Amino acid sequence: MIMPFTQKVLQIIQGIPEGKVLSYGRVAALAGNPRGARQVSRILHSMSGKHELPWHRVVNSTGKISLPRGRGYELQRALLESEGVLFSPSHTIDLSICLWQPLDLAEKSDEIIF
DNA sequence: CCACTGACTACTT
DNA sequence: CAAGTAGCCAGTG
Repeated sequence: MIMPFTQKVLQIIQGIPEGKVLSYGRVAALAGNPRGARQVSRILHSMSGKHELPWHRVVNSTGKISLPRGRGYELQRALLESEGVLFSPSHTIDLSICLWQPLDLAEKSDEIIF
């Protein structure tokens, strides 16, 4: 069975939960190609419309939206904010809070941290 | 197969 | 922090 980089990227992006984001580089790394950040962006370009991709949950590594104003920036920001993602005064997302980590608390849940 | 492109990233000025 | 540079690699024609 073939699993092109592209397909894997799509799977990963579809797995991002609400209120969380991933950087292009992160997605690429999870897809098995730490250097494939640019491919991720290209994929989003061609597939975001045909697949139901939460493309808005993908930002660049600095926590900023890569899209230029008037070309999707405002839309992406609006979608993220509607999911509870907070933006800093400088149009950046606080990745230390919103960056999705597949490990997350899933494995630690056997002990309550409270 | 080759050349070009891109919603990137890390590093250096 | 902004701007420039180099590396990166899959899709497209």
